[in-house]
Amino acid sequence: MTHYQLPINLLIADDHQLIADGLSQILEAEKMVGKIHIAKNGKEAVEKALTENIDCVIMDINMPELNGLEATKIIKKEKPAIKVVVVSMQCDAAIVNKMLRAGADAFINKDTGKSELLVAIKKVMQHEKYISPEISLNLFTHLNDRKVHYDADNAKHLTPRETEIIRYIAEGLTNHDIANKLFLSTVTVDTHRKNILAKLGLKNTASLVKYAADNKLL
Amino acid sequence: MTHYQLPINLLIADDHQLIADGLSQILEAEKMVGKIHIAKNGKEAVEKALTENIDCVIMDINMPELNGLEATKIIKKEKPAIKVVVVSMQCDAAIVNKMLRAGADAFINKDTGKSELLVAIKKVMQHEKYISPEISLNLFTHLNDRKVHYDADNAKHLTPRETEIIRYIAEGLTNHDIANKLFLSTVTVDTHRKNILAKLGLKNTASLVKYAADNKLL
DNA sequence: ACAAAAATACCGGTAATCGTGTATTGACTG
DNA sequence: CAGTCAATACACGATTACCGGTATTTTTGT
Repeated sequence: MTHYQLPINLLIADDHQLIADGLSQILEAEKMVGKIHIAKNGKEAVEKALTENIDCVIMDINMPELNGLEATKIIKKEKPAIKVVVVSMQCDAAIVNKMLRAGADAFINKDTGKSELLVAIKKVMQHEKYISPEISLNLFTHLNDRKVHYDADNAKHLTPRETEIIRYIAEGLTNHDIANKLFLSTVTVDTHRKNILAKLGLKNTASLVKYAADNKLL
Repeated sequence: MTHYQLPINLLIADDHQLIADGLSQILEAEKMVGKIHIAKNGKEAVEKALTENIDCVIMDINMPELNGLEATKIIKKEKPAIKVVVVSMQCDAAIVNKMLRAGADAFINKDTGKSELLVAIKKVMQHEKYISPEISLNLFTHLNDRKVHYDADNAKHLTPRETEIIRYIAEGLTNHDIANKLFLSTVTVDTHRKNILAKLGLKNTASLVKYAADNKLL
């Protein structure tokens, strides 16, 4: 079942000594874990990741010298085989996204149990990604809440036809293009566009597309 | 622990008889489940949800007459207390988002086990939301893939000045406005704009703003 | 059935952008 | 030190969007 080599050599990157030690203690009790290195900032993490024999990095985000995001980018660029498990207190959509884009393989919350950490490590060593369910649920429900607000405030008073036309505008179609596509007159499309601008208090196509993007109408 | 009333009366909305029956079979074996109603399209689902005594709807998305999205909106508008568990084959970000915005309480994949369904029902009856981990993971990793491509392919070769100008464009400023703000000639701003369009293979301001929004340049 | 909202369509004029070029300057790079 | 890139600036015709109206026909909601 386990396709990865044992033992797993780890690097714990966290500026808080206590946390690093705690994680270390938890992990060294596991028989699948080999050597455990510790780095107390991002710079040190990069150095050790590139010189020592490391399979997987347990990465904090907020660190002096070089933060977890930048450290992850560098490590993944230089040695893509090294897996990165992010352990963070913040877990809003923006940071999760950034870390994943930086190449992180797993993202778990600092206040979840140790079993979560072990699951994450196992998953990434099998070349799978992992995000703890608590985090993803939070992200989605919060995302959802925000959307409801947007809808209530703004998007609501746009008609379906207007929304449809916004989408085409955002794709770069001109009034004329849209008219052909929807079998309308160009002046009709232009009227819709004008109505939308008036309703939303905007002045031109550019700001309209930005509005649409911000309000996830696309 | 369980704050919800037992038994739970269910409504299964799915146009495929076999699937509806299968779900019904699974669920009626559970002691927490009371009466099980079946609807074979969205319209029927809405009717039964509003007339029968239903606590929770197991909702398919693709259905004739009225799809699961619209049906959910109506049910949630009329009777917000009724919980909606979406069981779908598609689970891309767009549809999950839409369903949640429509008021759905849970979203699970059709090919996950029955335990997943039971967990989801329990969660929603406790007024919690639920998204199966498989789905949220998929969403994030896919999101991730796409972003990496964007970065590598395009956004990289825009100059700082060009990025700066894109931002102003997206805010709705005209060439003239931007020129004043940056102490440039309007033709210079226009040149930048045209260069950006050429670089990115876009044809007008609208598509440019959309590109910027998609690539988080704003 | 009736009012309100949405979707359709037009006019005339002004302002902005698009397309296709050219050109100069400074900074960085092999 | 030649070459590339970024930033600046301009010309000119063609196309498109913006502004401020007006007006008819479907839909929709009550």
